[in-house]
Amino acid sequence: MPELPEVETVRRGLEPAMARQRLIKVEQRRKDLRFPFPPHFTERLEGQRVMSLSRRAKYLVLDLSSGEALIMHLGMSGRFTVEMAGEKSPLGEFHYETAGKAPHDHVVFQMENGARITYNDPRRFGFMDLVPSASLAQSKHFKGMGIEPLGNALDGELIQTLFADKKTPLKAALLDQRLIAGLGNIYVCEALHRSGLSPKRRAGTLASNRGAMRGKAALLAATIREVLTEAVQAGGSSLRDYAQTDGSLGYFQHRFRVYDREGEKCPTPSCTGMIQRIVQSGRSTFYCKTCQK
DNA sequence: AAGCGAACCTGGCTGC
DNA sequence: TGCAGCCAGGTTCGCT
Repeated sequence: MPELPEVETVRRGLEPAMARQRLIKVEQRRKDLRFPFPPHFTERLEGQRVMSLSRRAKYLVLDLSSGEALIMHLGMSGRFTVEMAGEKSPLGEFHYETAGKAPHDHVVFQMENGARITYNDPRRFGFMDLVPSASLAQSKHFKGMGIEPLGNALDGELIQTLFADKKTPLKAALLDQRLIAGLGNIYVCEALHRSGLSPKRRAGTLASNRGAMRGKAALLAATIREVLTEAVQAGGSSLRDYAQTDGSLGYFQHRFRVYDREGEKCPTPSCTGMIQRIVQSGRSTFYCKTCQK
């Protein structure tokens, strides 16, 4: 699923329903997702107020009034749905349009404003954890994580530093979350095409001749920023059934230049090449060998 | 130590 | 129609 733009889209969808609200009831329907839930998961959440919702790379972070942070990762197929309650029934229960027990609905958050937020994840590669807010950066999930690609730190010079002496293909280096955290398969393919750089090129070549490659490294930094920003503005990409928290679809997938476009003509003006699919470290790469060098 | 491939899990699509 | 095989937005583990 979800790379940085999709996670940011989810964060924005959850914010109005959860920010400053107390968690009234948390329903945990299985003992684990990718990892076991932390001990006393629901008890540590119920009654707490969500102070803020933020994002680090592909992780959602909810700061709680208890001093703990709820860290959530969507894996490949994780989704949140937000429903606002209709009127309260005579029994004091909130009324919702749906029954809310679809297959793979693993966690349900009931907020004091009546919002019901459901986490659904068929493949269960996602997970949730609770860590002290004060030591978030040192937590096992965030320790060693690379820089935020939309932060100010990312520029050509930093890319040259990070990739210096790396023999791994450029594609793999961009997917390495210890270097830059938040890029995934789609947006790496897109940024490389916009930069005219081959995914097969050794990452270290961007730094091997600093003067000559300075422009290319700077261009790559700029296109990473550009493609992520455009995707966030479009509400992320909706592949197959991935949807926003209100059920609507992102539309950045219509603006893919190479991802999932094997056999199509390269969209670069004046390029006569064809998009091809290759496999790198077990994952599909889409690129044009004519204009990506 | 870096750099691969496999594993985790379910569902949807393709082709025989 | 049925079913086997392949593929999927991510991360982690284990082997060279």
